[in-house]
Amino acid sequence: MSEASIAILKFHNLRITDCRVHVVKHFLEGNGVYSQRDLENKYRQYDRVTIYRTLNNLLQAGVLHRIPNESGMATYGLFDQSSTSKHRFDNHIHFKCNRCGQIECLDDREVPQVSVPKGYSVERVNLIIDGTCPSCT
Amino acid sequence: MSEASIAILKFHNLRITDCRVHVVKHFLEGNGVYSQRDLENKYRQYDRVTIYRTLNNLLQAGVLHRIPNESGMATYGLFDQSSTSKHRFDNHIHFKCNRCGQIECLDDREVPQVSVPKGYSVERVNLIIDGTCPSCT
DNA sequence: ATCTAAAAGCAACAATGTTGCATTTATGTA
DNA sequence: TACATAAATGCAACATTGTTGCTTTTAGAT
Repeated sequence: MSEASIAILKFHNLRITDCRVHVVKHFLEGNGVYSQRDLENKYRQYDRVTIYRTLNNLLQAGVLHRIPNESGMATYGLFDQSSTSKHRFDNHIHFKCNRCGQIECLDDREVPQVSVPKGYSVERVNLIIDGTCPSCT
Repeated sequence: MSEASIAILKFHNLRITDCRVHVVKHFLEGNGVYSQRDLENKYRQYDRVTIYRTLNNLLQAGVLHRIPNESGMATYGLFDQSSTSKHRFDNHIHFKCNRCGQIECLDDREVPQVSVPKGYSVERVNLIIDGTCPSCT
């Protein structure tokens, strides 16, 4: 799994450091969405600023994207690395379970066509679905 | 405009206080979406904790809803007061202009039907559209 | 006009976001 | 392999936001 992390980092011309490998690995291993806090708790060996900057770097490099959420805490998810579609950068569907709080990327789903009022142009569409996930049903 | 604010507060069995009237009025007058900071800046006569609690109260009463966003700062919008549909509580479309940063509620738009994988149940759908608004085109 | 529960204001603290700077480290090159 | 250097880390520090407790003030019922 470290192999994959390293490959991703190299692909994006990012230096291979412990923190980055761990963070990318964490996203690769779970299909989920994580906040800075999640990573701080998991990897206490790194300073929170380092994790903060690591997330920002990965964000800027296009490895991660930020998930819109209501809680007022930034959360991050991995871009679907397998997809080569241009649209992988544009459209996202996230599912948030109201019981366990877990957020998942539903990357295989197509974002439905959306109509907007005249004069508006659409660049990106984010869909956040609330409900109950299979494990909590 | 204060009339409308007061009517809304009464309808929700909330006491009529200066701060609440001002905050609701602010949301009524703009079609937009505001953060706590926006309101603090506008209404410096109120303590930020008062505004914080006012927003929470309005949220709980169902006057406002929180808008999912990527920035990591809670933002609020007014529920469409005219709609009586059950779905007004469930589905939202927001448009964020990448140039001016303004967020608008597109309450008149229907949220498209979304399909989720087997085992997931949908309670609410939030759609966040990024792009360019008419004034910035 | 009075009473009381609710709201506001204030202080305080936790969590998060963010920057500067000194130290350490990854990586290209000799 | 060793070296040089730009980049990343760790630490301190500070700003902003989220949150709670407590005292004072006030809206609204009587």
